[in-house]
Amino acid sequence: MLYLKKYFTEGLIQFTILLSLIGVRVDVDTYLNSQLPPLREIILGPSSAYTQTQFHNLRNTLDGYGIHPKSVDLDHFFAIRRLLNQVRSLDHLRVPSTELNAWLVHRDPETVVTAASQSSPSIALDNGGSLEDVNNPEPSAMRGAGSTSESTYNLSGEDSLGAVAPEANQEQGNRDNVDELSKEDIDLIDILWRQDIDLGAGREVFNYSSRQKDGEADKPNEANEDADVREEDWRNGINLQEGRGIALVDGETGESIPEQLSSLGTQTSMSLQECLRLLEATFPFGEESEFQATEAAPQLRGPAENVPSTSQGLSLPAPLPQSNAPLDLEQQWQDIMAIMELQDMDVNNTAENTNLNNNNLNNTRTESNESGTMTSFGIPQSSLINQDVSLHQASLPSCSQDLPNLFSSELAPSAVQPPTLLRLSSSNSSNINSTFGVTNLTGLFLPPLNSTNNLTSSPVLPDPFVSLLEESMLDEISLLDLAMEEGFSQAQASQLEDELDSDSGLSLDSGHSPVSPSNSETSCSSAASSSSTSATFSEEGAVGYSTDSEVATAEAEEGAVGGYQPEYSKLCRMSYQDPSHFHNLPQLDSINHNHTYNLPLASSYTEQPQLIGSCSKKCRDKHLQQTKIHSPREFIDKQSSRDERRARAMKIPFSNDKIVNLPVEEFNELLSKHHLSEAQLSLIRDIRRRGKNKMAAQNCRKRKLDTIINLEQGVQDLRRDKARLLKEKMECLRCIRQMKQKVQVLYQEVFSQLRDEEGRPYPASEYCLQYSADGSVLVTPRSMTLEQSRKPDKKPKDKKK
DNA sequence: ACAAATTGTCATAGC
DNA sequence: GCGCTATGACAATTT
Repeated sequence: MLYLKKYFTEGLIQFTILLSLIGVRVDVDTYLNSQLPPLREIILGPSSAYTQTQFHNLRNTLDGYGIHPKSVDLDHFFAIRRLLNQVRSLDHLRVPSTELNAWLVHRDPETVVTAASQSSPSIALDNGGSLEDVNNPEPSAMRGAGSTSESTYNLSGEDSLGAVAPEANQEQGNRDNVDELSKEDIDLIDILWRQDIDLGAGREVFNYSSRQKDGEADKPNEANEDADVREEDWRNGINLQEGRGIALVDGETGESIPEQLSSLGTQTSMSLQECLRLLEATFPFGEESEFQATEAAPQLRGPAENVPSTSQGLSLPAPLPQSNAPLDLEQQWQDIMAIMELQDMDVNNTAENTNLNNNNLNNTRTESNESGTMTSFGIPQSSLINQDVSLHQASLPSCSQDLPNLFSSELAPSAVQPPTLLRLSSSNSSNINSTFGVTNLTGLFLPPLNSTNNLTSSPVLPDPFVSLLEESMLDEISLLDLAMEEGFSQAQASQLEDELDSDSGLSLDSGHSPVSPSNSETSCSSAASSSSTSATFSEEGAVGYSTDSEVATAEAEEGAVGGYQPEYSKLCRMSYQDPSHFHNLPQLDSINHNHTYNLPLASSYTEQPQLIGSCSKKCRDKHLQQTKIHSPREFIDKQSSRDERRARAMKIPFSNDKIVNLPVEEFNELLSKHHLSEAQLSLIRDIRRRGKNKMAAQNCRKRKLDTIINLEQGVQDLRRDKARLLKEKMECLRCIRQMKQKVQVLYQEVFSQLRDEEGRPYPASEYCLQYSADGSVLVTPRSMTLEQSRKPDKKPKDKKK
């Protein structure tokens, strides 16, 4: 099981990295949940607190749009392709970045105006159409949308495929009657429908609607828990005819890949297709025949007959049989890596192809060059890729360097991954992808999503929003990055990602919060800030630490003082190694606690160290609690300290942090500025007293601990000294003993050689040798020894040796 | 459920 | 006298 898990996880990682290279927002969570429940269980475990939906909500809040959590993001890739094809169809027209950006905006059902105003007309209309499709299943509404979409199609050079777009839309509305149509009609409809999807109608929306329509069979499941729902979605995606509910393959395959094939030939979709095939081999879907993409595939396949489309890669029998998949995993990964390297080569060579279209590794260069000239739509791919690259450059390249270090030896395929190919896609996503260990899928794909949103939406949005997005994403990434830089192990990194995930999970609430996405500007900004993984930058409201936009807003409105702990708790572990990394997290200014007894006392009032200690236990606990907490308020309350709750209850207009940490002058000034009741003043002073005493107690305990530690160290030192001295003493005694033995030997030798005047030896019983102070040795009668000791000079016989 | 550890708070002393 | 810190003792909370 673990073996499988490892491979699956790695597979997802690799695949995500691969897709990130081509700018595709990959939502593996969705795959796991909606399409591969067994795999999800394999990877995450049956009881895993999998909060992937929070992911989506993070993303949703980031761009401020209510994307369905079960959205399959893979279609973005194909939407990108379609848009690129549109660009090509414009001949020499360079697509402004805003157009590509608007492509993502289309997902917001309620921001049509914004999208229309900020993007090219075609896209805007496209957006509107998609929105209509999504929200209004009625054919009339969809017809208008479809017509607009069709104009876009015409631009994109998909006329042959999309000429019947309105009908397709209509059919989409009446999908249930599709069985009555001929096979050809079905194919056409299917194609057009997929185009609609790419034009903006998120597949998840169709999933949802299909569930609403066709959910009779699935209704019981919908009432069940989340996992069941996801599993149902998966079933829908697989089984529903015409792929309305198909979450993974249908939409993108039917449309984009065939386009690529028709336009670019075999080179275009190969790498992606191969990757998908590999993915399929890794994650056998097992229900290939039910993928609707097979219906449209023959028609769309075109010249690249031998090169199946992406959908086919998934739907058709894979080159690697499913049964053999586990056995060939290594080879598959090698293939994937080869493909990725090919992409990298392409980028390095001509910087022209984001489509990852090389089937033959040996032909990489030539094909890429050809792709530069093979502009079926009249525009060199280099320009297209430039567009794409420029989009990706909207993200931050800050963490690119860390990538190589982040791969463990376990991830051999990724370890060989050249850094440059990561640059092709957004540096953020790639980096984050790379940073992920094998353990956490949720964390794995959050940053790519996030970054993708940022990439696509930021140019369209006003600057404040852009900055917010970038800031939030930056923070998240930087946190991960920092954690990596700090030498986090992979497990720690994954844990960190979990934390980030959980943060995104917090934003889940915001996603469902009353904050309407309709007022896109404000709500977007707030949502963006809130969804920034760990940072809710509402510092100005003296709150600054709520985990969710709604909460932040509410807190700010109340002037409440907030529960900083949720955020801190996520960050604490991350920051533990180096609190200085949090300089860019303004909300941390409100951190009050300092349980980091090992830190200098002087830093007690600085923001960073204070979040370090307090989170250790709480964070984990609260992280676990998140799933149980239903409302942001409840969450905040649970996270808040008593004083914070009291302050909120009393509507204290500033944070506990300020109350506690402000200097007396500023504190009094603050009090004077507000008209506070006596109860409020009393509470504030109590809060200040308790807060200061709390820190004092912490410092005291720290000192106490330090004292104990120092004493223990002293005791150890003394014991060490004692042992050393004892050893030296023993050594000396041993030396003395040896010297005595030597002296004794010499004595015997000398004494035995002594002779009196008559040549006779001295009897040892009567004479002995005696050493004088000047070094001379005397032969002394033993009877005189005592006397000689008193009068050593009287010895008659003197013999020197 | 319980014990141990941790953390918060109060009272008090001292600077 | 005020503000602050230090610290013992106890309570609350967490592990």
